[in-house]
Amino acid sequence: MVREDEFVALCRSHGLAATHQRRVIYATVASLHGHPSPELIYEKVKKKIPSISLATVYNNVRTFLASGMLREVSMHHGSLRVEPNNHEHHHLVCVRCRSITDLHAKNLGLLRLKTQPRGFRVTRIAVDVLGICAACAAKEVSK
Amino acid sequence: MVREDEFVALCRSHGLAATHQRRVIYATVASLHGHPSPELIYEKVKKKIPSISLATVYNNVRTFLASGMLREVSMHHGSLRVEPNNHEHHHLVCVRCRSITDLHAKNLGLLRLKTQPRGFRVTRIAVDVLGICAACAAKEVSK
DNA sequence: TTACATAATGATACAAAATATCAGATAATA
DNA sequence: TATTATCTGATATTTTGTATCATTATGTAA
Ligand SMILES: [Mn+2]
Ligand SMILES: [Mn+2]
Ligand SMILES: [Zn+2]
Ligand SMILES: [Zn+2]
Repeated sequence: MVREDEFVALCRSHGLAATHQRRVIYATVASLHGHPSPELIYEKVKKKIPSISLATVYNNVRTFLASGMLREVSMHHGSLRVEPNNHEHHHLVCVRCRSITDLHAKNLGLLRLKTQPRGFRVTRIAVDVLGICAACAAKEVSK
Repeated sequence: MVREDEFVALCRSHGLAATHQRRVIYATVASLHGHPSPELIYEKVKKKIPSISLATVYNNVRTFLASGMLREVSMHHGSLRVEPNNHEHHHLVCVRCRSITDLHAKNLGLLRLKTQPRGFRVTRIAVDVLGICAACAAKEVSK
């Protein structure tokens, strides 16, 4: 479990109030293996705080993501997107607006695995170049 | 627009019936730039077939994805997933069950862009090694 | 430490995205 | 053409996520 004073300092440094719910949510995420969904986190947190609301878990997961205290696995859109481009390519993904634009494969050096992962048959390697797109950068300057 | 006989042959080779709706949906996707959502495809297709149902668009987009006639942009789960692992790492992503497991960054050769994309401030490069996980491979053999 | 302003929580309503169901229509095959 | 399997479209339902708002807790400064 995350120490109380450490958690307070961490929240302070991110401009967040250090609430009991936040401490338990944060500690729960840190204790989990894999890549949990808010619903799974909610199930785990409920064992410590039975009265907690799913909305509070969502609110705080999003607050942690926005503040940088937690990261998200994928920066893609949440909903299904179809790929009409059949050429071999990768993507530029904006971490602010989640816009996705194509990037020719030749813009990246040769990709290869040093060791083959055991029990996993590799079919393709997809690269996301993450960052801030021009539109979002412009908005940032004008603020 | 995709030629009628070509489309029929394409469907035939994927074991699908060549319906009018499918032809229009497929041609619409091919005509679009970017990475459209089923809802956007639906809006475009409705101009050609006003009576079409959103469910039909969803059904056929998923049929195309399952058959390999179309690809999906991201093989990640549709819903939000949190990353508890703060170390620099990449992911093995199963294209069947969408399970995501961590892959140490050192298993990949140095990643770098040959040319910086104009107007895009790169912050990080995320790699998904796509393929079939052991569990899904086992299911495939037993079939 | 107390008082107060600000921010967070939890209950619930709402919305978006996706899937299930099924009667009737259409396509593949013979 | 007739038969069968598949597909379509209308609609209901589920899943995932967001908005609202009264109540409660936190941070700060007197
Ligand atoms: Mn693309
Ligand atoms: Mn990970
Ligand atoms: Zn952007
Ligand atoms: Zn799998």
